Amino acid sequence: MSATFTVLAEPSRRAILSLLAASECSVGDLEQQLRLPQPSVSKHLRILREAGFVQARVQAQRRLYRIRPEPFMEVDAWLAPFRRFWAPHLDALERHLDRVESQSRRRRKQR
Amino acid sequence: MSATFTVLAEPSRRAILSLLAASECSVGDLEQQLRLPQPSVSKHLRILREAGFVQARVQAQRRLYRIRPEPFMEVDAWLAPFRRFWAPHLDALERHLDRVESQSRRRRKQR
DNA sequence: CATGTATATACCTGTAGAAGTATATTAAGG
DNA sequence: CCTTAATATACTTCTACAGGTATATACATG
Repeated sequence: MSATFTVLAEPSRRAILSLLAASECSVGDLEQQLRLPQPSVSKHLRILREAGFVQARVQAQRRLYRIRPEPFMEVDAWLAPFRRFWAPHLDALERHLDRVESQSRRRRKQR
Repeated sequence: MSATFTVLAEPSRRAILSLLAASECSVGDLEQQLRLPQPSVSKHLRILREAGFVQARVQAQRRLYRIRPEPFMEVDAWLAPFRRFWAPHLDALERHLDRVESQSRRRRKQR
């Protein structure tokens, strides 16, 4: 878990993940789009790979990188206990909508 | 966003947040429960406070700390674009279970 | 097999930040 | 007021890690 957050603390790495969320990319693609030196991209990818965020497949001299879901799921699960600090607001909204909804349904029946 | 993740990368800070998720605590409470030196707790609380994760109210010599939702919501929002990488899997799992379910129902009918 | 292309790694340097210790601040209570 | 309790801050040291530069590895193609 510490490793997961440490990895995400780096802006270039989050940028890489953002691009990969849109589509599979080679190192060169990322290098171009992010305007980062190639060794930097490779080093970040290594860290992302070792933390399970991405996975590479080899295609000739290229390595095509793509997202792996596990660490994201971990973060999502970690957030769970804290959701009650803002979800209640949403719940209230949902209850409100349900109420409005069921009222309009009742009104329809009465017609 | 970088600050947010940097703050969460520290295990003691996540431990503090965990305790605060359960209930409002004083510095001393946290010190006891986590077995950390008091200056360490205070320093982590400062960092958490400055990043908006917690908020203190003064009660005599005590400071009672509690969770603030904003940075957690930020993390939750950041996760959004990546949810499609595992939500589909859950969907697939559900479809699978549905299929198994309806198959066993069909088999029961055939008997 | 020589050359170019794509990616990875090694090494060095600078810096942010965590732990530990000592000390300052603020309020309570006799 | 003086003392104790609760918390914050200052200062030092150590370490992890990011950036930069140079170099190695691996594959493709003439």
